[in-house]
Amino acid sequence: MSRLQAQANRQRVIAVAARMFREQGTAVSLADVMKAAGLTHGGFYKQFASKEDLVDEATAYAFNGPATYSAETSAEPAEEPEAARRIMIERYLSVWHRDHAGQGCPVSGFAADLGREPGIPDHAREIYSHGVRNLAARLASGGDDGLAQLCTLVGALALARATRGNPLSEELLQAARTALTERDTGQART
Amino acid sequence: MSRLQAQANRQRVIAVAARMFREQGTAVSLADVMKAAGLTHGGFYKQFASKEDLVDEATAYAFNGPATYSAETSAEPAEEPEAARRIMIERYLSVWHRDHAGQGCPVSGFAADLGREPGIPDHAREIYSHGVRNLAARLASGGDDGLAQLCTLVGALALARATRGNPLSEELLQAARTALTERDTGQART
DNA sequence: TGTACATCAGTGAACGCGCGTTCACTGATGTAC
DNA sequence: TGTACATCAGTGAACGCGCGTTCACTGATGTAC
Repeated sequence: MSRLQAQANRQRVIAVAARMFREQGTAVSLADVMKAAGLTHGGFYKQFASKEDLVDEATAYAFNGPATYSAETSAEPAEEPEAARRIMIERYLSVWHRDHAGQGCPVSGFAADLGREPGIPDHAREIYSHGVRNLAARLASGGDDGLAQLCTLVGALALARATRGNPLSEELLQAARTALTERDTGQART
Repeated sequence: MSRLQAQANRQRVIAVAARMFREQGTAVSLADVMKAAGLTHGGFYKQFASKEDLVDEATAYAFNGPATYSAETSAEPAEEPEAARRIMIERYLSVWHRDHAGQGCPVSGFAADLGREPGIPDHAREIYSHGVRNLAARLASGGDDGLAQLCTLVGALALARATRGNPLSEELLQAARTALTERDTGQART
């Protein structure tokens, strides 16, 4: 229990929360988060002021921390932007991404909780809006249609997750993939 | 408290639940639902077997009951399908719809809860999938791109709701509107 | 039509449980001399 | 370098509260005669 170890524990709690909040929503109990981090829930308040505080930290971590979804996807610099965009879309609309919300895009992971008012601190809302703008900017292919493309990605993932187990789920991912990739091979650029 | 009055009360509880579940999620308490319906929460189990039962009934009501979002929107028959589709998109992406989830599209209203596993009966999941297919079919303009268009609508509404209060919210609605209406004036039909 | 009884929707209080939060306690870490 | 003390991250039990659910009771409705 050295100072360094304590700080590492704190970081682990945040990382675990960032995963569980995306998977199950911010309504997961502190006891569950602490247990998943290998601690007892009593010690929570030695590291955080409140649950809202953790939601704040976990949101920031999911958007800006290490091993962020964005960072991972933008490994390649803007050398072949069209190919990079294609890869990004394929990853976003993959079955893996549908089934691993905890390690997935925080724009999709936190959308549900932020859509309902209570319990989400303002700071988290700002981080979220910045995240939306960043992701849209990285999708924009020339024009400023990044926001609309992001809507399609987020909607497809939300619907695919909501219909998991039904063939419709995969159809939704495929339909969005087709729409977003045909869009600039056949049409926008001719 | 006649038999007819009791049945009317039951219907009112379902209607209120269908609204509150879309607004705040299925995690709203039975006490809150019953209070909003003008009853005490003790009597709930004279009408329903469990909360899951109510979720089931409320989902069915939101999708197939009277004053359904779909029904309202498809008031006009398929006489001028292109104009009808346009109106549908405008309504879907309106600020009013963003701010009135309780009276809005159940595909968007229940997506968040169905995306997270627990507490949602299988029957509700089936109703949901049918609702997605129906709405997509009504959007499809000639080809079978209805699913992709629905993804854009649902994603735009989810993101607009999650960023409410930020100018980005309106930008998202506008971007999706542009993408979905330019789509078949300038491109698909040439 | 009028009386006597059974039904049952709704009331209000209670139940066990899990939640976020608090607290007395612990023992290893880090500091003072 | 060695001892004595203060710090503080983590433990485990407890708190008040709201949840879904249960239950004894009520009184108007509907039925039987």
